[in-house]
Amino acid sequence: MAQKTPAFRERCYAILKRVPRGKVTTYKELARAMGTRGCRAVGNALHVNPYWPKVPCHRVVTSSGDLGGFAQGRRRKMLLLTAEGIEISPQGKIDLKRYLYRFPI
DNA sequence: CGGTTGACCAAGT
DNA sequence: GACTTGGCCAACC
Repeated sequence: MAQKTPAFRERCYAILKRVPRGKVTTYKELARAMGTRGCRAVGNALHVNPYWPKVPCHRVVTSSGDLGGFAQGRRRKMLLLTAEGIEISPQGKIDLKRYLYRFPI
């Protein structure tokens, strides 16, 4: 089934694939790299497309360092991030100062 | 085409 | 740090 607007989604995936293992990115930075400011649209695109493990959606977190949401459950996300070498606080928060990756403008 | 929702963000209180 | 308001973009009704 063809998607209506693959441009937005495919762009999102392309950027997301650029993120190196052991690092995370935020919806805002992701949207910014896409050339848009709709951080919500980014999350929406990922939620609608539970591609797995084609797209490392688990590497996308909120700017607050929280895991945000996850179509497969936050529990799964935490495990995956930990498996990549990312440490998560007992509160389920990630240290963006350490693991946040920024895309080249 | 208008209104609502959503894996959000920033600023103000 | 928590809550409220406004903003942003895309998808759905």
